Amino acid sequence: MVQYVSPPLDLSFAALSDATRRGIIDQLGRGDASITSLADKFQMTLTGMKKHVQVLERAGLVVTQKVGRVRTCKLRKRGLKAEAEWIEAHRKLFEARFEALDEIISEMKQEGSDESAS
Amino acid sequence: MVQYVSPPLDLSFAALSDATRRGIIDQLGRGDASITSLADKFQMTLTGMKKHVQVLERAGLVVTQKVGRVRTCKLRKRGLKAEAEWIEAHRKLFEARFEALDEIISEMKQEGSDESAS
DNA sequence: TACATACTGAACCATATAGTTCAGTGTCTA
DNA sequence: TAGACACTGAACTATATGGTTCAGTATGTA
Repeated sequence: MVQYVSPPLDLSFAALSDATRRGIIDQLGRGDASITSLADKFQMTLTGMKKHVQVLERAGLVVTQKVGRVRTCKLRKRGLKAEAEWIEAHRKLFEARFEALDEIISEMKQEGSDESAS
Repeated sequence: MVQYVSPPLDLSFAALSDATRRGIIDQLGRGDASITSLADKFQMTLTGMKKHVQVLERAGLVVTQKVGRVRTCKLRKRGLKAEAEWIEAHRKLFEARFEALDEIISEMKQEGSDESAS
């Protein structure tokens, strides 16, 4: 039996880095949708929307199925699982590496005169 | 007082979409590091590494500070917080939209003859 | 059968990304 | 002070991305 392997995090994080695609996910959370209805909702050409959906599909976040002339898009189960796991595992590191005074000082500098520039 | 506003998710998800940058985060989780040491570790030119660090910095995941001739990079507190929140909020949707039979069928089709192609 | 609908694919464009090399600048250290 | 070290910036390359238009193909409907 073929086991579906989660696409690399590269693809899913890249998919999530676009606000339109995050919006598509929101939308699909409210119900499955065709390419056309998504294109209308996001004021984009069909072709443009199809590309976004393909990106989400390759990233393993969305599945589509064509019935007749309509391709219906829906969220894929286990979508975001690997991503959530990576992030949760690493958030601990972020918190752990924190040293209060240092951080406050370096952030103040960053916000102010931007000492981080050369 | 200046409030640091979390950079848009676009920037942080894009930053996380590169395996080298996720590796840098892993590395910084083990301890702060200079650009040179990271460049060595990832077998990359200094200039190349500097660019990756800049991407992480603009995404609000890393802070850097230059002391003398050495720029030290460290994980930024609250890094990944907004990202984790977005993902957790949406995972619920993914699970909720799941309908067992449909999903199994469409995934089997996807894995097999790839019905999703035109 | 004829027309409309829903998608598909090729081609193009502008911009961004991931990397490089090379030529600096500024900071230690002997 | 001379040389090494750590970075910085400009410029260049190849490829990817986000969008478009235009010309199809396949399907549903009057």
